[in-house]
Amino acid sequence: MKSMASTSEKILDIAQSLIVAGGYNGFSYADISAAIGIRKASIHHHFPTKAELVSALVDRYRQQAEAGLNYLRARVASPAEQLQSYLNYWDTCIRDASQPFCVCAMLAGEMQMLPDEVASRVRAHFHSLAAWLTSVLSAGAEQGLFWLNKRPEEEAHMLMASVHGAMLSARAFGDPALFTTIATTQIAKLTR
Amino acid sequence: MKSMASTSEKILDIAQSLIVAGGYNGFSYADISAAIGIRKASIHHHFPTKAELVSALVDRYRQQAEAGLNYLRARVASPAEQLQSYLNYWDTCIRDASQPFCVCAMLAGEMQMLPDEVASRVRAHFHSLAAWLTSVLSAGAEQGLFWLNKRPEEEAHMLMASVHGAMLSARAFGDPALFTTIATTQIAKLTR
DNA sequence: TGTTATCTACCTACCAGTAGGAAGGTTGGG
DNA sequence: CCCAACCTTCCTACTGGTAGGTAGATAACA
Repeated sequence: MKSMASTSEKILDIAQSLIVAGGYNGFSYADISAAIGIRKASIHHHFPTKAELVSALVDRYRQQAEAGLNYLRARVASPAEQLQSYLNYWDTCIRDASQPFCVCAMLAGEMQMLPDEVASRVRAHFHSLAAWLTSVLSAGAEQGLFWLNKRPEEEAHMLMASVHGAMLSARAFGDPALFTTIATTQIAKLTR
Repeated sequence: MKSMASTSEKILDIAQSLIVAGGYNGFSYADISAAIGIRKASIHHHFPTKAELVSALVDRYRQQAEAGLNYLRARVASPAEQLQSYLNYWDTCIRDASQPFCVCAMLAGEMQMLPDEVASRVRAHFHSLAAWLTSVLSAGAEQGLFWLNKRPEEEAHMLMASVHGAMLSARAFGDPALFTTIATTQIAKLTR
């Protein structure tokens, strides 16, 4: 029994896919309304304002991401495999077009005009992702799995930039394979 | 005597800065109207539709970029310095906030909902930037200035992703220094 | 009986785009 | 040289449609 999602979760699902496609200004309550067969006013019942809707959406996304990443760090043997799993996750998302972009990366591009409550949440996700990557890289370096040229924090920022930039390139060129190439090369450079 | 720009160029200037801030759906003719003190209808006289306006804007941007990059390739001594100049350009733009993002990178994120005429132009810019980086990297490799682990095209794509991702990170974290760090580290890895 | 979820109906503000005209300069013919 | 046709630019005024958001009734459910 899948698809037993509550209405508010269905709203967030649709909104997230719409944001991934077109950003904060790229969707409307009417779009969500049409997509899940509910009136606009009913969406306002669940999320009174657009800023609240997107804030809730980013909160949920961030919580899912943190849970997933912490699961990897706790349950997957080596830092190398943890990193590989993270990159594989996005590679799959991009290849099957299920979620071809990180919703926070999308929103980060629009930072300057986001409501403050949304912008601060997006920033928080970037911080927690950077922290996770830093911890994985430094653990891997201690175990002799990664060779870092710079401090782990800096390498984490480089890696994060590569991943988000690779998403952008895959989209710009219309070629998911571009993400794969960049991701695997990134791993190769760390494990050389 | 600066500021002798024609009205249509003023329109494109404002539109570009608005797109850099908020994307394709993040600005309106009314915004431009307010910014340069002209009526909305007058903007429609110069650019009948929004798609035409943004197409013209991307054409102009692409032409300027290509001219600048080809100038570097022709007039700057070494490929290492050419690459450095390219990165310095963006570093300056981001630090002084004059143009803290590539307009085509911004639009690339919204590819899926851009008018076709705009999307194809954005894609074209990505292709020409990739080609320039490829030629610079392979020239540098031939001269023994760069050490490439992969084919020049792949290294160019990696570099491009890093640059765009670094722009995004600088914006997300609200810290221009992040771009600087990533850019200089990127250079260091190539010249090691 | 509340409470929650949804509905119809509506509001105001804004969107991209159009119609038609006024001002000013440019061009060409007598 | 003058006048008239023309062109470009900008204007006021408007259109149909959509944006986010609200009020209040109804239905389902606890």
